[in-house]
Amino acid sequence: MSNEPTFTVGRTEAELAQWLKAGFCAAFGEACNDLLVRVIPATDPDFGDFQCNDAMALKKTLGKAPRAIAEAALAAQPLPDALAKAEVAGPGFINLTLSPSWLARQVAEQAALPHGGLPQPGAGKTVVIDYSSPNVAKPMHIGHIRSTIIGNAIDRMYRALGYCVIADNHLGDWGTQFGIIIKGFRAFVDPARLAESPVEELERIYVKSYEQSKADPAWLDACRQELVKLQQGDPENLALWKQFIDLSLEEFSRIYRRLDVSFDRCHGESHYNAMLPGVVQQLEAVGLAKESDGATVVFLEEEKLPVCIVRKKDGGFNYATSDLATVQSRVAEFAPERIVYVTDERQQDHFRQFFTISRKLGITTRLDHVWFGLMRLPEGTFSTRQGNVIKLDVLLDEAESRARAIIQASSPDMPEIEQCELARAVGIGAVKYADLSHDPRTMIVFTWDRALALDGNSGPYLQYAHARICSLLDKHAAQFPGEDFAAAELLLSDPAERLLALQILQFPVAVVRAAEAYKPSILAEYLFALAQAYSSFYQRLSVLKAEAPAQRLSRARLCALVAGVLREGLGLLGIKTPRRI
RNA sequence: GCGCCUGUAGCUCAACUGGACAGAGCAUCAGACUUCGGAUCUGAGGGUUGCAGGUUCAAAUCCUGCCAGGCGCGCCA
Repeated sequence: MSNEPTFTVGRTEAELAQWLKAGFCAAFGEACNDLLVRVIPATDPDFGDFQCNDAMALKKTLGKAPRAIAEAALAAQPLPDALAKAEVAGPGFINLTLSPSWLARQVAEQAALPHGGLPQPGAGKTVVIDYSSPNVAKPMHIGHIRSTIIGNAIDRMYRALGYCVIADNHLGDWGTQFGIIIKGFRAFVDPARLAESPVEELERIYVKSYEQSKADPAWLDACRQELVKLQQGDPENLALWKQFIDLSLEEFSRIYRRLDVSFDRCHGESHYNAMLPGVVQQLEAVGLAKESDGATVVFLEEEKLPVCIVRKKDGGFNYATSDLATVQSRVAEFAPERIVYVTDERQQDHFRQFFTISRKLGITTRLDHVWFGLMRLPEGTFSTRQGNVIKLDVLLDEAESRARAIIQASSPDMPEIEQCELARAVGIGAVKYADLSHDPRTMIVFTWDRALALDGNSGPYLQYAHARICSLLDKHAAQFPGEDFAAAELLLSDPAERLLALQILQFPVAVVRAAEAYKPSILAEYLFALAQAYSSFYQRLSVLKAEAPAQRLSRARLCALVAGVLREGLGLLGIKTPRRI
């Protein structure tokens, strides 16, 4: 992944950094012209609201003590309205404390902007995101959940940042496995099972035929012939193949609906099939592809990458060829600013090869591979052969029923239809959050209790905080009819109120950082911290029973702002925020 | 054998890309006024950041060497 360090800062940080930079320049002149001044949230509330560590880095270039540098930079100009305090601490940290009124104004300004104040760096840009991409004729299992959920969160974040996103589900709908399935289908299909659970039946057929092909060379040969017939456009095989795709898509879309995931297009590998010979010709024409052991390959020794086969000995093509055709097609059709691929970690070499060859073919579009760690069981990897694969719909069923049990216990009066709907929002939210709250690269060891956690750092914890605010605001409307806090002045005298305001201000920063790094976990962690700050605030301070009306209005507005950020942020993670849970 | 990745509290993970005493959740223990919703909150215990060197004002983070694990290495995607 070509992740050049980009330093994203919020509006507040940018403003403070600009002021500090002016101070450095005033104190030390041209030596600081190229200095990158970064302001980040304080690591400890005791230090202030924000901090800058860059004075210490100047020790060498200026040849002075870091503390003296920091002090001189601060002394060079008067304190701006924004700051109540600016002081030097430790070896040369600059600690900044905002003035409460200025902080309140920043929060109000951000709240007035659409989407919680997210910047729009993607305006006018297109990005193609390739994710989920299950194989046709195999049921979706928990091995597919990470690409789908992580990819979808990235998709939503980029849209929110103004990008035109093309979410493309690059289905595995072509390849050698279809010869095996077609041959197996003719021999083994059980119509009753096919009607009952089509994709499961196709997988059973595949496994059976695959095993037979290993034991019986004649069978293997027959499978190959079916594949050749399919590739040559034989009507019967084509019809079967099409049927497998339709049956699979029907089942996939049921799961996507449950997960609230949707794509702009679903062009599988087969869609690019006609381009493959041309890609190889092109590679040969520019001298990249050579013949080796009967196959056509691209050597990438300079890049220290393994050989990449673009055409097999038998004339068939590999997925490297297919991906090259796909990238050319996407570039021609969308002229995207970048293309993002979300797959598991095993494909890193493949993407390095394929990106390298793309560049040699003149593709200049930024190509990023977002990889995630494999999902495994405590006892080892999932495998169809061992029969320990957990199907995606089974997982989702379990998630919903666990949520349902708790809802039934806490809200027995709720109508059943509403209970079901809620159980889905909470159960699916728990599953998504369990995944998205981790750095994608960490390997996940699956256990039911972890995947479906409903307390602590979990999806439902965030949903609960949101629902509690909704309930509080409903009560406010009932107790103080006609009272409007939408434009109330924010009074931030209590540390808990101040912390909430600062947290709200961090929302755009969290989203931009999460999107740039392709780590929804950054956003998830931010939302959890916000919900925690809110829960503490809620515990400590009264809203409806606040001493003065002005305080009540201020706190009610603060609550509404938090709810808004939670709604917006969880929405970007694909997690629903019911008014009641 | 080569390449990529990982190693942080009993467990699951953070640490804003080199910054201040390494932070959360779970589990354990002790608490929370007449509940603005207890799926909550407050607090306590728990750490030689795999090991050994090095780089510098500063290292979980960068470099070197080990140790342990995961994944990948020419016709599967």
